[in-house]
Amino acid sequence: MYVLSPQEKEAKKQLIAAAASKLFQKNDFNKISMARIARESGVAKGTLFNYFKTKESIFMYLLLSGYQDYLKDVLLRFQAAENITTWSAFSSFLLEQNHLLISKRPDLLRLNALRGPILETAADKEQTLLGRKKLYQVNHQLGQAIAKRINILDDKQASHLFIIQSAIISGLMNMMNLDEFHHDQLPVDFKGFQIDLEQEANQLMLFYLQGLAQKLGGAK
Amino acid sequence: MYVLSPQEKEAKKQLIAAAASKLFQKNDFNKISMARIARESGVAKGTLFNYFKTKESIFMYLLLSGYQDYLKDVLLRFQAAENITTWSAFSSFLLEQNHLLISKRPDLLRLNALRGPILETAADKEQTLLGRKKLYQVNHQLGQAIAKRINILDDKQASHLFIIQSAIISGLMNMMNLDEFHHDQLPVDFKGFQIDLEQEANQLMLFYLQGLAQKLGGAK
Amino acid sequence: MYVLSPQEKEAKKQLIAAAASKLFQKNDFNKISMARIARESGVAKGTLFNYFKTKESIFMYLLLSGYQDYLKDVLLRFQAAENITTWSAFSSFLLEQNHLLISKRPDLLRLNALRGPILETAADKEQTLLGRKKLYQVNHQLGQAIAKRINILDDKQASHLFIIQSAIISGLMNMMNLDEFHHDQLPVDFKGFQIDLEQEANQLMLFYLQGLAQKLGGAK
Amino acid sequence: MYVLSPQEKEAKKQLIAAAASKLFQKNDFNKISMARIARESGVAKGTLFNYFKTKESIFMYLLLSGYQDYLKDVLLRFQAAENITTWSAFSSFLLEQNHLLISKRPDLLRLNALRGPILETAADKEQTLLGRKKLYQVNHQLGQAIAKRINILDDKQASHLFIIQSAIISGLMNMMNLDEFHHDQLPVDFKGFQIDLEQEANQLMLFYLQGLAQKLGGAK
DNA sequence: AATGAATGAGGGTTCATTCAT
DNA sequence: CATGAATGAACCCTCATTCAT
Repeated sequence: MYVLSPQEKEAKKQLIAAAASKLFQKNDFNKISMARIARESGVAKGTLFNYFKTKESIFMYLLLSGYQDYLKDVLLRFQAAENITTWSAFSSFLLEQNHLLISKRPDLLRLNALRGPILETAADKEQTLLGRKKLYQVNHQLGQAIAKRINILDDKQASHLFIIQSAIISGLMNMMNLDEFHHDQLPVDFKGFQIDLEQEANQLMLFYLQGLAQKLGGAK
Repeated sequence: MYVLSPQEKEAKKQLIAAAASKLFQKNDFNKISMARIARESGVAKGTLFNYFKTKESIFMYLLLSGYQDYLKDVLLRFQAAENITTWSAFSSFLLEQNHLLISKRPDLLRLNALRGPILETAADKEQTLLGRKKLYQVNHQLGQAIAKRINILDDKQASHLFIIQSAIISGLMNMMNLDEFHHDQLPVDFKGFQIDLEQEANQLMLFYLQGLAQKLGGAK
Repeated sequence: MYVLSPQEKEAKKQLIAAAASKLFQKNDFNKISMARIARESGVAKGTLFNYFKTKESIFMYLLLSGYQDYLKDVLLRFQAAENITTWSAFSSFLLEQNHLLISKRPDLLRLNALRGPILETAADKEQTLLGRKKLYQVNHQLGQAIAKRINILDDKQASHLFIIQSAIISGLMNMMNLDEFHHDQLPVDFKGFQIDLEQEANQLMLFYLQGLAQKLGGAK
Repeated sequence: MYVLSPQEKEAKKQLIAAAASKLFQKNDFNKISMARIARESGVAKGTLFNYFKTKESIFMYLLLSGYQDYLKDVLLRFQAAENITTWSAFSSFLLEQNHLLISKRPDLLRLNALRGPILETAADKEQTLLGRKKLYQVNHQLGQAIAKRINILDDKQASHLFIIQSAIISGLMNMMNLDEFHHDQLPVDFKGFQIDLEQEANQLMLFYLQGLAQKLGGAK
């Protein structure tokens, strides 16, 4: 135990990341201190830095590995749903993924918004690039699986759909809650600013898919 | 000078905001200190706090007033283009606005991503609500002007388009530059992550407009 | 008082420096924390950084301003001792300064040893250069005053004597206390390592002055 | 290999010391971490502490064993130069040693300055005393060898010369590079602060030897 | 004897904010 | 109303050292 195997090391990394993730469910990035992550994960503060170079690295890791997990899940679900072969069935499938992403992984979407302006300024470059590479691979793999069944799409186009999906949802999140202020509901007005995230995301995605189908040449 | 007129006060507020805005062109939020804003605007640090309650308030102000300016400009341009009466012409008009927003006001989109997770946690609530109210009004006014000419849309729907526009662009920005790392171009791979922001935004907007038109019942 | 005059600012800088100096009498550099300097000087920790960029800057300032003070004192004493005109009288004068430097300003000699390896790695460059310039000037001024009365020396040579003086004493200090260990007297042996600093410094200085006089051509 | 012979242990100690020494050629004490020494020497961090109680102990060891080596070399060179019997020849010999010390072992002089203020505060007392005792012996041995040939000196006086030598050079080093700042050459001025270490050391040593000779009664 | 993961005190430093003038 | 000196909590992070294996 005093010379940890790579698996054990990975497990501890996950442990720390999980603690950070848990805290991120209910707190803003700035409110989460390394001390608190240490406490939450049950390790010493210094230990954190044996596994992640900076605070930002932890959250970047959360983002990238979280997205990998999400895409892997999508792939599994796609492979399980063998009957999805038509564009229309595929569209429905994608909208279901919208639902899952929004309801199960809102943290990814919040991290997404922080990536450029906050995380990337201090995250470990090497780790980030490795994470992106893996993410890229999973994304590509998913694209291939889809392209194999949905004729109208090639693998690149299929992969790209998930970039667009994230953009749509993450962008709508950026525009949300203009009828609130830091979790306080505002008294009146601002109804025009209200957004039902999922419904809006579905509509936008649907229109996008329709437009794309038409552009790509054909089918319904 | 010991009792400033409202105009003078407003002018100084703008002065400070302008300095912050200028710094934000080239720096991340976290890298901009109040001291630097004071230096840039030529006032003392303490003076900043006579005009803005917190640092976040400055940037929230930048976001809200910037969006107002943008929407007012859109309104002016729409009013100037009297020939826009068809859905198709209107669609083109909106895509032009995409271009302008992306090329002239990228700061607004970056601020957008910070709004929820960073700015709102510490911004002046009163000022923010006032700003939003004004923004709401401009947005509504714009919607009305559009609805008057574009039959298919009512004013709410027209106003809403600009929420969607920002969501689209801001969301795509969140997904951008995955082929870079903090302004450094990455050597290889990651091409699948590349996004041409404007082209992508235009396509997404276009598909959305097409879908919307179809849904709303009619034309082109 | 809320806009401090340069004199007042300088006074506060001195206040902080004095606190650091006092702590340095009895503690090693590494054992003196900024928190302690703050406590000792009665200001907040943050205030320290309004006056000195880094911890090392404080001690560099101590060294440079301390040496200035020392050289100014030497100058005053030299000017007061109008009867010093011969080389022999001047030699005695210099040996007296040895005594004063060793007994009154051992801190300068300890700081001297830290300058290169510790202080210079993190001291404020601008402040350091300014301090050196002033020191240079005082040193030069002293050299001029001496050269005017002691024919055998020109001003450069006279100035240089004080560099040599410091080198001698500071070097001997480096070799001292080999019969102790961190302030504990060692039981036996090591007598050959014993150094009576002042006596040794005087002897070395004296031999140097004799040699120099001979070399410069004459007297004694 | 689970019970190391004294030779093996000594070898590993040397290995570690050599790594530290190598790092010290190019880095300041504070910049050298135990982790780096471990990496450089190819052993684990924990192993370092099997051979040295503290970081400071390593560098203290470097200093003391380095000086021993130096003095042993001096002794060898003196024994090899059988023709050195006159004071004048001996003076020349000592100046040659100046050159060698300065050019080959600047690390010893830098460590010298750190000894009191940094190393001694945390070095292993036992090891340090042992090292000093050995050093003392070598120093004494050297003194004896010299005294045997140079009539004017007794062994104590001869030994003492090397203390003075180190004091001179180490003190001059403390005063050096005032025309630089942390390895950056300064633009102008400060020429009066320039020191040619070797030339200055030779002069000071020479004058000292002359003075000593005169004092001891005669020759030259 | 060797390892290297874990420790955690302590470090220096930053910076938004306050408030006496 | 403007100033900028003072604040001090909070920050992230380093690193020598320990010790279970």
